[in-house]
Amino acid sequence: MSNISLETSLIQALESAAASLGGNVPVILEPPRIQTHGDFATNVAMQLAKVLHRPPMEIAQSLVKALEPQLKNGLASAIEKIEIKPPGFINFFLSQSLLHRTLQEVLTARENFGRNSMAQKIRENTKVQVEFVSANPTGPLSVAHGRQAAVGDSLANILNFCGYGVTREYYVNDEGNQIEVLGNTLLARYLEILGLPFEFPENGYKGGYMKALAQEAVQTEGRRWAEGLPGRKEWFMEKAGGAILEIIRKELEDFGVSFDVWYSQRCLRESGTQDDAMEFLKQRGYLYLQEGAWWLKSTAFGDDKDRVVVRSDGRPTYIAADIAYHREKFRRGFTKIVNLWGPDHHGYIPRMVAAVQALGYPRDALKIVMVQLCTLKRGNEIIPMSTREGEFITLRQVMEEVGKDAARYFFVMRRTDSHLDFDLELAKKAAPENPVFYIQYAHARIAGIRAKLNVQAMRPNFSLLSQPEELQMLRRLREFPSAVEACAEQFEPHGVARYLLELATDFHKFYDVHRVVTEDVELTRARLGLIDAVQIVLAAGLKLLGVSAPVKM
RNA sequence: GCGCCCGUAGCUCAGUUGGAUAGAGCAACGGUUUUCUAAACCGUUGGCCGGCCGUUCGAAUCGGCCCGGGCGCACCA
Repeated sequence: MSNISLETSLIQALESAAASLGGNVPVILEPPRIQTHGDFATNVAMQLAKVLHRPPMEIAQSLVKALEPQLKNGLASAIEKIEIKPPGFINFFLSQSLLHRTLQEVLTARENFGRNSMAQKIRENTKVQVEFVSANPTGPLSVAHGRQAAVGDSLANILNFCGYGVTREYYVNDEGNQIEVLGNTLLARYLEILGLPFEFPENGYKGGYMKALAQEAVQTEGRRWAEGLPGRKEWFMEKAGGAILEIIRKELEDFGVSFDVWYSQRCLRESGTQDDAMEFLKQRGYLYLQEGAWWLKSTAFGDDKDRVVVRSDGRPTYIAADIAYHREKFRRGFTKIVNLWGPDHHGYIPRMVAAVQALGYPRDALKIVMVQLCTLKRGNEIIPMSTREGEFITLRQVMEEVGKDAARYFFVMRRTDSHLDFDLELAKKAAPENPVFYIQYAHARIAGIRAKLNVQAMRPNFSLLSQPEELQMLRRLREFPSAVEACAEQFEPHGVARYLLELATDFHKFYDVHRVVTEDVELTRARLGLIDAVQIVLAAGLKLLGVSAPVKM
């Protein structure tokens, strides 16, 4: 019996018990804060008190009585005892035998423990697209992009684990002002190296990487572009954009993030889909002409004001491309679209949500996840995000300093929509206050014990596991599927990071008071099975976050 | 001015479809090792959940009004 069906059947049992008393209220079952209050608790009795006009404690008694016959079938072996506590809570305690069965489930399913087969069937036809990073190819990735990359990739992993068909996409902004300035910057640097007169563009990119690229151009092209040959400007735009995109791609790859699709804005426009989309919106009546410009009637869907889509001079605004792009996403078969945006775009959300609805898709088909910025620190010292010269701390620098694993974990360990303090010193530390280290160390410790032995945990007797520390780990293992599921539902990976920290804590505490390998062969086998399961789940969780699970540290 | 996000221990944060005594980690102080990794564990101290009012059996959680911090309000991308 999987834990999800246990909870479901318990809820059903409670609902029918409630109905037999004459009240129809939704039953909520949740883990109480305090362990002495059991593994699940429900407040139905209090809810029913309103309807039935009877004291909640009395109702709770009746409910438990009505539950008894149902507990006989199947649930009986899962529930150890039921307690009623004032002002009317009903607390359920899981039996040890259920926990022991959970352990067996983990060992059978191994890295697939927590993948819900029922949900899998329903969801495999739900194509989800997660679009993230999508940084303009004008320079190396910043720390902010790094967080988006870590969050997006982990989220995609989690959704995939929960049964969705997931596509990772990067929207390449390969045209427009910025690319033009970028090309001109490269040209200027190129001419500079050749010792020719040059004009550094206003708002040009001052980073050292442009000089490196120019050097490269000098090597491959020689003085070919010294004169203003036709196509020079285009060549430099192409060269700069392409080279930087490649830098970004490589950087993400080293960060453990790879995209299924790199979608080019230029291709989108050239294919004519942008014009199609505009035409489509006109037909639907959500585009109107005023003062020479075309406006999207976004106020029809809750936006503050309508938005210009095509300027009076005929040039489309940025949102025109975005509308077309999102329409293409839906036409490509995605039924759920997830976009990760930085906080600088948050004012843009209402109009995009409006645009999706104007296109005829449901409001909740588009989910925009705000990824807040982070502050880099060394201990208490804040590191400035950029210097006057336009240099900023890059993702690559952070990765090189603290390593991929620590960076990936730190970026997702807080709620995505809240500001993150990233302490580089802490991330490097091999000490328990560093959460990545602490979790990986638990994994390595287990691997260490297992490596020393050849004992196969053949048909162990798990009922020997009854110490509080053992039961605690078993309870935690059982929570894994619902912890991941909650993250998928909320589009929020930090729950996995927290879960792993808790599981690691449970293990370290166990390790400190009990020995796995003892003279008692039966107990040794049972405990080996237990730590095997913990290792499996730690590895599975770390994998979701893109963090490695070392066997030795 | 309008809109969005945030305010929980000294610090960094969980907890917010309303539930029981508000939880971790760090920092501070004090302990634990002839035993599978002490790179670990245990204990103590620490709170008017920004404030006030309301909704109700019950509010960190929901609503209103303040205070404080961040951000967004283009025929830019």
